[in-house]
Amino acid sequence: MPSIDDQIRLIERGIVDCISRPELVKKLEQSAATGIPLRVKAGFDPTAPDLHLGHTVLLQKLKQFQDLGHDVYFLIGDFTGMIGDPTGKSETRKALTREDVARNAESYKAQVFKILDPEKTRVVFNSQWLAELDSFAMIRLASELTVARMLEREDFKVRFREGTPISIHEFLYPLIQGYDSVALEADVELGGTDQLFNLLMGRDLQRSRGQAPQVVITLPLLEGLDGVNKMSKSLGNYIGITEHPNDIYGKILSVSDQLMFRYYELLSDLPTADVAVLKNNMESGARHPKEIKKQLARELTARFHTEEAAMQAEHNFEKVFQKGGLPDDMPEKHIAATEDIWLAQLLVDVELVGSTSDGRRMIKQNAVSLDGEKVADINTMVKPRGEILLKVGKLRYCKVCFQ
RNA sequence: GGAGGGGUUCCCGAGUGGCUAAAGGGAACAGACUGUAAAUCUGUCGGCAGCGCCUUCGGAGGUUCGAAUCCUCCCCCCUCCA
Repeated sequence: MPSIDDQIRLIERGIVDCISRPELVKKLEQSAATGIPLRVKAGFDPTAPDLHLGHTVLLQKLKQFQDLGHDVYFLIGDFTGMIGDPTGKSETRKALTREDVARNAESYKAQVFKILDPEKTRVVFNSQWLAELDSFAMIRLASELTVARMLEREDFKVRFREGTPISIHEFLYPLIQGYDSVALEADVELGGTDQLFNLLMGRDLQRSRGQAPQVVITLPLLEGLDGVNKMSKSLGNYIGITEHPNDIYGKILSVSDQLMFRYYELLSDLPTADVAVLKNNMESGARHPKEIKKQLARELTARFHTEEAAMQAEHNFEKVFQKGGLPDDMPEKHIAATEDIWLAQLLVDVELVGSTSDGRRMIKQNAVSLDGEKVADINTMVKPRGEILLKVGKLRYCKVCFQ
């Protein structure tokens, strides 16, 4: 077991807030002395468990706690999911059935255990205790804080000022999340920086119920592929951890040089000092940025797949984009046809474009190639025979098999 | 309960009877340049076998040769007063 100092150093790497450090030290010391692991909590949304790299920033941190011998409570907010986290957007979620929740939980486990240690992870659902909270208890909980306090939260403040709607039930979200910490008697809670308010709520409620307040640790939100917005599925700027190696690898290579180092900082296992060396090498021109990016792409692709898969992805990448060839494994589409097909229509049929108008546009823009030959004529007809190769732009391609 | 403001194409946002598939910006996509980087330039950006036709401006009706624009009712959001 590393010294308390070393533990702190590990825990503090890459984080934004730690509230508070002295409390964390004390808890770590206590745990070391008693042999009782800390209870580390992090909450997750019960909907669409499609984890992407953004989530892994948090998961990696949880893993570090596990490696230090502590217990992680992976909380699935099946109850809070019905409320809908007001952070950021104001969309109400549709209620999930028990079956949905169970299915999503399984899917979570399958993905999360690519990073976390299943032995040291306890998957819990907050409906376990929240469903038993009756109306009186809920109202009493609500009486523990004021509207003014709620409006301290940045996004509520902004929405209130700008006149964007805020539903009453959204106020309950932080309360309930805080109550989760009470129910779990959490020692530490982790979350994104946007969760700070919610996380602190747990401390307030724990204190008012005679528990030692949890230590709150926030982690930065990872920027998505656009380098600006936070990585999210709805913005389409994400890299999913279950994606094909080629896609993970390719997406990382398409990231800007600036963003690359952000990813190094937050995602890579490379020691901070080594990352600094890479950065120096790039700035001095000693190494080409693309080579450094490839190294990152290999590391992350291998993390969610295997070393071999990462190498294969790199090979494909080089073949396709650096040599202008085609990957070894191309997506195939089977099309049943007996008569000649208008190319624009065929592009729609194999889902390379959204409409024939779009297809027509692409042809006009010299973006479409058929068996490697650029197509110039909008009215090109394709004979349904054997297999042909279609490509739209640089990224969209597929093998069409006629039957 | 009273008074007022507002809902436009992916997003923001012009447009108050025909010249409007709807300015401008952003995003996105394609092409050039490259390192599938950034920046830049160019083009595209509702649908349709396309120089024309169809559908779109919260919803439903109506006026008109013609409506995103005018009228009626309805739905939703916001602000102020109580």
